[in-house]
Amino acid sequence: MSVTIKDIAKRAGVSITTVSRALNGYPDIHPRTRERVLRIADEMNFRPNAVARSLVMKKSKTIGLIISELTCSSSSHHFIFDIIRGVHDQAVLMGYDVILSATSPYQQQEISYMELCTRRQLDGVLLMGVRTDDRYLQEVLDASVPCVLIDVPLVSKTCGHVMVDNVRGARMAVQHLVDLGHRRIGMINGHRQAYVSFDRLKGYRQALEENGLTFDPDQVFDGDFKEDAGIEGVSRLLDRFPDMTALFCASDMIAVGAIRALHQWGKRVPEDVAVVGYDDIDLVRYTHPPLTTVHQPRYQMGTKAAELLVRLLSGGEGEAVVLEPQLMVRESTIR
Amino acid sequence: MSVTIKDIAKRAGVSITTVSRALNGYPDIHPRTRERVLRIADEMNFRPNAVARSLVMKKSKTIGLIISELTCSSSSHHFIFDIIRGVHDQAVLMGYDVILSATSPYQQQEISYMELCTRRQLDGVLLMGVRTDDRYLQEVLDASVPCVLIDVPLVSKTCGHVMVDNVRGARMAVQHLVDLGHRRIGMINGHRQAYVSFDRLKGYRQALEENGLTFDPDQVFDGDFKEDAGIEGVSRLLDRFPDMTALFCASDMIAVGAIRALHQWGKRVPEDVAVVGYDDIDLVRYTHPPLTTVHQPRYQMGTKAAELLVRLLSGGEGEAVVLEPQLMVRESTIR
DNA sequence: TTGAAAGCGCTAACAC
DNA sequence: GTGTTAGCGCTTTCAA
Repeated sequence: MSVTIKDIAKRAGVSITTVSRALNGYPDIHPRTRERVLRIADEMNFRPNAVARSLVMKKSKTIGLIISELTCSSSSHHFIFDIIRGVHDQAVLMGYDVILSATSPYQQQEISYMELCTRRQLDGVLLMGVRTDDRYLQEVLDASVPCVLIDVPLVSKTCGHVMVDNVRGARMAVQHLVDLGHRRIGMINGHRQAYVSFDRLKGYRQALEENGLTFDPDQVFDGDFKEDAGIEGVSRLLDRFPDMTALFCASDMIAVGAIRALHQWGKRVPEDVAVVGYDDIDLVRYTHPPLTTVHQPRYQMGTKAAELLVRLLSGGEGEAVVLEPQLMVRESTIR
Repeated sequence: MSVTIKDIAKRAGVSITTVSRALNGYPDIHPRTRERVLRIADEMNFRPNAVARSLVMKKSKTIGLIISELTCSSSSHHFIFDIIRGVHDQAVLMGYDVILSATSPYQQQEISYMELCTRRQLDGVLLMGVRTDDRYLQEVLDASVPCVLIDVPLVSKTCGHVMVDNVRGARMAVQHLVDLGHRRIGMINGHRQAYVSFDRLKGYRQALEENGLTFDPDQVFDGDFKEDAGIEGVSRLLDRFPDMTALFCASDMIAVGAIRALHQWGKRVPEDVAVVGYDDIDLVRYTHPPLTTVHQPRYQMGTKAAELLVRLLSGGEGEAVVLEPQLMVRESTIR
């Protein structure tokens, strides 16, 4: 058995209330008493029982990090892991523990997020990887559990979000291509159920128009965020526009696939076709050629999300935190 | 307020004891009563409060996944994330939740694992990334909290481990090189504080000796698991052994660095020097050339670890779970 | 088959 | 300043 405040009370010759007060730093207690209690607690190697405290406080000092099924697929590993680290580090810094949850393709059972929340008394949740058509999204919003979304631009009384400025990121990427003299720039986008796809398309279009180029929907191929989309996209776009000299991809994995396909078509990168990716996952520094891409501050997304959630927990209102992307120029656009 | 068994009891006109019995499927209750209680609970959308249950049961149905600082560095992302997924999925399947913990370089505070355990009433912990000289390792073993280590071969009453057969993996790698006709095979190892380094070196040596080649310590460079070690290792080894035609690296990141360095030395891979890595992280399929490496079943390591831990929790004894590595032959050894 | 009562470790009125 | 008391939501003897 581990030591409880009762044990301390007995040893110190005071009531458990006094012990509680000393431990929690309340002011209405004699300094000498507090000191003694604290010393004894330390001597007895006392560890407060968070479970008991949660029960009475109705707060668990725990947040749920819910990773939606989709995000678990190949390409996003890198991405997610950094965010997880950010969330964890910041949460711990602020006195919260993190419970991991995921809607896995392996478990058939459809556990609702809310179920987890009430069962574990989670103070709030962090959602990442949800698609616009995710049925749980509404559920989370309805139940007024404080919640922070990553890459889903929703704001309400109890819900905020963190995202990187995707319009801006896409514009930077495309502007870079335009600056290099490209006029016929294709795009391979992620699936339509991701909010980020929408914004990246918007940024692509804006950049074109800002530079007096016409936006042509046919120059955009809608796929998903995986490698195969890059392969298919290249073949479709090159079929329609043999004169395409540059390609903007909504993810690095798309770009990797695209480069592979371009090589198969006998095109050199960047000499014949320049390619820009999105995300700046680790592996793009090792591809051939190394990929020019839009960096997202992943770790920071995590810390900011945790921060925002805790702010929400202390009564703050939902807000949007938008971080800045950064263009990383490598050899897939310029030698 | 959410609904409690008290609410159900009132509505059903029975005592809370009866409700508890019905909910937990005890036999000593009238079928009709049970049915009614269950129906009412369902109607009221009852969710048992895990916190309250934990308090009285002194079991939290929660396990801690503790990731040691070291592992957070670059190269291991890929690695860890899959393990986390495996642990999570299997844990949930068995009715446990997972709390994330990490000794981060960012937080100065030295929280002990045990502190987390007692505070959160964790039923058991899973440790990954600990080095042989980790001071907490002993702490965990002393406190008899059921514990499963990943890649640290310790077994005790309350502690087991999961690892991939590193001796075998290294032997496969080196045997592959020998089979290709290589006689002068160098090795770049990870740091000495990782158990796996020890075993991989052992496997390297065994393979050499099994093939009548002499083991020469000078042919082994001790670095760490990162890219730079590969760069430095190549220059050291090539200095000493200009006739080296093959290189076995204890991690993929080492191999990536090694290939980079080899190119700088004007060596072609694999024509002049063949390179084998270890881990099979995602990016090695995109390096130039794609890397031959030893695959570790990461997701499975996670599921097996969670399984073992739960077995330990139900009174099982510590045991060693050893998984099989697999050689992935790509173009860095054979064209 | 069911219920009353105690208690898990802690906090928080409220009295003294 | 300090102690008494009640109670968080649940499980579990023990009696009935």
